[in-house]
Parts: sequence; C-alpha cells; structure tokens
Amino acid sequence: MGGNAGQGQVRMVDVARRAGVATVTVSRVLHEAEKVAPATRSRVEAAIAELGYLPNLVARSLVAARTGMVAALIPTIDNSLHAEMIQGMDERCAAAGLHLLIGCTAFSLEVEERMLRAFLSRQPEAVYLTGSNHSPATRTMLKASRVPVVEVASLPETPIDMVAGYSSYCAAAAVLRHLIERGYRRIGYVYSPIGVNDRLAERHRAYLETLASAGLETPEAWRFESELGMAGGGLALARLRAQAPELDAVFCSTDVLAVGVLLECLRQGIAVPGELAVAGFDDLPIAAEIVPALTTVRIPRRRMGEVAAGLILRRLAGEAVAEPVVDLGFELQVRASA
Amino acid sequence: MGGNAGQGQVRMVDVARRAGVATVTVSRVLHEAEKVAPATRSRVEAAIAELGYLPNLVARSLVAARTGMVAALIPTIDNSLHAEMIQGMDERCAAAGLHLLIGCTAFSLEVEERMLRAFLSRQPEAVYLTGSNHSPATRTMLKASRVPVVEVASLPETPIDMVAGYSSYCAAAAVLRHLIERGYRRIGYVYSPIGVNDRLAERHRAYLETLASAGLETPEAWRFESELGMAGGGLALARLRAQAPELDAVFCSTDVLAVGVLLECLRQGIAVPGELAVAGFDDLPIAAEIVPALTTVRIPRRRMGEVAAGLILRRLAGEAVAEPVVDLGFELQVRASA
DNA sequence: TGGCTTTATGGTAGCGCTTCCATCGGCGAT
DNA sequence: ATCGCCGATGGAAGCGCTACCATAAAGCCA
Repeated sequence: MGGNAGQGQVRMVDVARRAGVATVTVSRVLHEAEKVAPATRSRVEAAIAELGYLPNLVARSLVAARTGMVAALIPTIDNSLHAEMIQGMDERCAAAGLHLLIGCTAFSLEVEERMLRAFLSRQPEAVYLTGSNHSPATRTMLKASRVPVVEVASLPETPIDMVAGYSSYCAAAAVLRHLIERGYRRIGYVYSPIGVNDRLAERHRAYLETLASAGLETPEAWRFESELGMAGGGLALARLRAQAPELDAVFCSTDVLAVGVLLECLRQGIAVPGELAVAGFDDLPIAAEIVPALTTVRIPRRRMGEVAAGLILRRLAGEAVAEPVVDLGFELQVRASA
Repeated sequence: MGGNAGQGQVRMVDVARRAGVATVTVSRVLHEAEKVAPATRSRVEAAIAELGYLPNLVARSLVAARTGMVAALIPTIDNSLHAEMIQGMDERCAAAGLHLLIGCTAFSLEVEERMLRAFLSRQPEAVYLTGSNHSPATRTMLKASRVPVVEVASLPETPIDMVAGYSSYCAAAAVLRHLIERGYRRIGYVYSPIGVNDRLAERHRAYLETLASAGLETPEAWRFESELGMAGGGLALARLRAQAPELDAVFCSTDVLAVGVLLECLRQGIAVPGELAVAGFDDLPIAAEIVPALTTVRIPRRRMGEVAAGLILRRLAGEAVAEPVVDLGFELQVRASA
C-alpha cells in the first residue's frame, strides 16, 4: 500500500462531474478565473472545496512543460553560510511560486554530478550551484539542458551561465592588508581542508600572495590545516604557538576557526590582540559578540541567495539579463581582535 | 524562451529510433535491464550516451504514481537545529533515491498550511513536519492525502501519523533539576518569543512547574523574553541583573541565548558560576568550547532526521511500522557553567 | 433584422512515459 | 514432426492535466 494517494485521489473530472461542467472549465477556474461566468465559477469552487480537490501538479507540469521547481545543490545544509544563502533564495522563489529541490553534494564533485543528473530528470526550471568548481560532465549536462544556471558564492573565470558571488581572494586580501597596516609582520594562517572548495583555495592563495607582495614571509611552519570546527581552531592555535611562537597575528579561513582560536587564547590567557592578533572570515553572528570582538570580513550570504533568485526569475520571465555576473562584494569588519 | 528545455529535449523515442528499437525497450533497459538481450541493451545504452538522454521523471511520475519526492516543512533553513535534522533526513533519503522538497514556514501556521497545500499538489510520497502545532486544515489535508507523515522534534499528544522527537518538557526539567541539586534557589529564565513553537512552550511550562514542585519561586521579574540571538541573551542578562539582582542562576531556552548571557558575563566581569550559574538547551557545538563551558542538554538533532527518514522509508516499503512514535530522548551535559 | 464580434463553454489531442497484452521465433519435451 | 512454452520485443492505451480549436449563445451596430 505504501506510497501516496493513488486510487482515492480526487481528480479534475470528479470536480467537473460534481459541478456539472467539463474538465476544461475546472482548469480555467484554476488558471484564468476571469474567463468563467461567476455562477459557473462559484459552482466549481464549491465542488473543489467539497471534494477537497488538489490539482495534480505532476500532470500539469507534464503538459505545461513547466514544473515550478528550482534545483539547488549545496555542500551541506547544516552549514550556516549555505543555509543562509538558500534561505534568501527560497524566500524570493517561494514568493514567485517556485519550490526548491535541495540536494547535498558533501563537497564531492562526483556526488554533485550524480545529483545533478537526477535533479535534471525532474525538469527543474533553473539550477543553483555552489561555487565554481564543477566536473566537465556537470558542465556538459547543464549546457545541454539549456536550463538557467546560477553559480553562487564565487566569481568564476568561466561561468556556466549566471553568477551571484564575491571574491574570496579580494576579501581575504583585504583582511590581510588590514593586519599589515596595523603593523603585524609575522602572520600565521589557520585553515580547514580545501578539497574541492574553490573559495578556500582562493583564500589560501590570497594569504601567500598578499604577504609576499608586502615583502613578508610565509614559511610553512606558520600555517596549520585543521578540521573545520571550533575545536579545530583551538588545536591549531596550540600547535602554531608551539611550532611558531614568533607569530604576532593569525588569519583564519573562517570565523568558526577564528572563534576556536579566540576561545583557546582565553583559556590559555593569551592577550588578544596584545600578544596575538586574530582575524577571521565570514562575519558570523558570534564574531561581533565574542570577547574580544573578532575582526573579520562580512560576505553577503543572504543577499547572494536573493540575487541568485532574482537572476533566475528575470530569466524565467523571458527578460534578457544584461549583467549575468553579479559581484556582491564584501565588507571588512574591524573590531577589537586585530 | 524562458523555462526549461522544451523543444530541444531528447526524448525516449529519439533514443529508441537511434537504437532501432521500440520505446518500450528503452524503458526496459532503464528499469529491468535483465529482461533485455545483451546485444540490444548495449545498443540502447550507446544511444542513451550518444544523445545524452535523461529520462523525464515528470512523465514517469505521472504514470507510475510515484514521484520519489518527500516534502519537508521547517520554520527556517538558517537555523542550525533544523538544518541538522534535515541533513540527517536528506542523507538517508538520498541514499534511497528520494529527493527533498523543502519549504520554510517562517514560524507561521498559516504559511505552513499554504505551503503544504502547494506541496501536496506535487504528489510527494511523504511529508516531514516540524513540531506538533498545526492548523486544523493542515491536519485535514494530510489525513485526506493518505500520505505518510512524520512530525519531528516534539512528542505530540495526538500525532498525525508518525513521530521522531524528544520531550522538551522533560529535557528542560532535567536541566532545572540539575540546577536545583547544585543548590541554586533563585533561578531566572531567559527565553525567546514562543509564538507557535510548541517546544518553547513546553520549556516554559517546565520552568514554572519544575521550580514550583521543588518549592521554589518563579516571580515574573525573574523571567525575561528576548529576541533570539546572542545579542538578545546579552541584553536579557543586563535587564535581569537590574530587575532581579538576587538571582543565583539563569536557565536559557536555547544555547544561543545562553552563550549571549555567558559573553555578557565575561564583558561585565560576572563570575560564572560563582556569582551566577548559567544553563542552556540544545548543546550547540559552541557550548563545549565557550569559557566557561556551558551546562546544557543535548538533543538528538541529526538522529531525529535519520529516524524520520527511516520511518518514512519503512512505510514506503510497505512495512507496517509497529512503533510509529519514537522518543529519541536527550542527554544532560554538565559542564563548568552550572 | 442580418451579419458581425464577443463571451462562455466543451471536445479532442497529446505531453513522455510505463503498463498490459500480443506477437514471434526458437527450443526442449513428447 | 508437433506441441507448448519461454525469452525477447513491440503496439497501444492511458496517467491527469492543459492547449488549441470549435461551437453555441448573447450582444452590438447600421
């Protein structure tokens, strides 16, 4: 028996029969009510209410070739950054009657490809992708499907279609330049495993290049790769203090690590920023609250989702999108920690 | 033009033509490959690959009366608790080939009802609902649709169908009893607006009843309702210290507020737990890291999602679910703050 | 009042796929 | 040699709905 309604389902014919009209009239009441005589319309509406009729969108989608669904692929849902982007996206989409089909790629291009194949089979009207790192097959499928695509969070060199992002490189460089301006010269780097995450790769590059171009050193002993999570930040700090006690500042690839570093400093009684300055990336809500407040860079997470939705909606409305690549920028947040 | 593929779409007939077989044979290669002769099968598979054919799941769903989709309604995605539950749910569902259609109700029963109506039109095979507070119309629709339903996070008195939850009342009571055992007698309460959130309502009740049954007071001046967020917790602490300086402990309806309280204590130099004990609810990752570490109660967020998926999958497999209401319990986490 | 448009409704085809039943060789059993 | 059966394939119907075109009734102008 498992599965949905099936046999018991009320169909449009049932409503039509009850109201004494043809099915096409019921369909019209649903979509172009103004073209139906008031008396007929209310009879149909009554029948709909009495039978508790819900139109079958699967059937409608098949004939109308419009599903009203948008496929979104994100690394994981339980990551506040992506959750907020999707939240912004969903609010705009829901308002336009578009529903989100969400899938998690677990930071794997292969999983992304497999999920995309499955999702495209569902005939979404647009696809939301995270970042700019995608497998060739993913790109091919997307091109072939001719569905509008938005890549969110990066600024790809070769965008698939549309983009709502920011430059991780520039944002990280801005934080690092701030540290340099403040006089810090021995700046360490704490980061989580990069994997296929192009944003983390960019931040890494920004760390190396920005310091190099300022004539500063970046020996390997000043870097530490740690599991993502506050505990990871704490561990990283302990290790860095051991292997590179000369550091006067630490840049973290994300606030989660930075908060871990800050809390470890609190535990060990290391004065921030006196003894060691700390800077993060993302501007999570806790950044402004923690003691000392964290210097970081705010990225427009919610806004990226909203803009992504806007781009899709405009495209679906048939409008040409003049600027398919939108750079939402970032904002340096200078606080007490650096 | 806007919208998905349409005209250019490769259909099953195209594959059939190319492979020199009937469409039904292509369908068989896709679903019951063993019934097709090896030679034919590889010819069809070649045609599929050459044309980049993706089956149209909308059409398949219509005839098979199985969409392979599960509708999930949560308050917001950008809430780590719900995100983790959904993450657990999604992992299990994805493994079984079920895709999640996610909608945000923004803590409104009316929005929930509207979204459910829209989602049910898409013929989901199951519905995931948050909490146990739903409008009568929501319940009616669900019953009429005969779709398996799981309510997650609460233990409803009158479940719609299946449940994967825990008791907010018991969990909050456990934290409060711990505070009482530790000798605290003047226990305040910081909470976020309850609205339609039955879990928050239960915690509130637990606060009043647990203290009362221990013979302790709960004057109104010992409670403070604050916006959700760390800043809200900080504000609440400041207010409570002003209006009720006699408090020796504070219980917070969620760790987010508790962390706000803790950080405000740090800022104001209030000794925790010496001067004031603090306890939270949820056991967010930061609870174990913050200084002092937060005493709280861990709820099985990810597990609830997994169990919810398990219940749905068993039901869809046609198995009778003997225990449709699963209580996942909770774990008191005693740490330094109380 | 006739010929015209306008408004309200219905009939029918078909979206892309799967399900059911029919067909057709070929093979072993009698 | 004949029958029956099975494995492999195809034809056709139809899932529930909407798009398109047809039709009938009602209004409008000269």
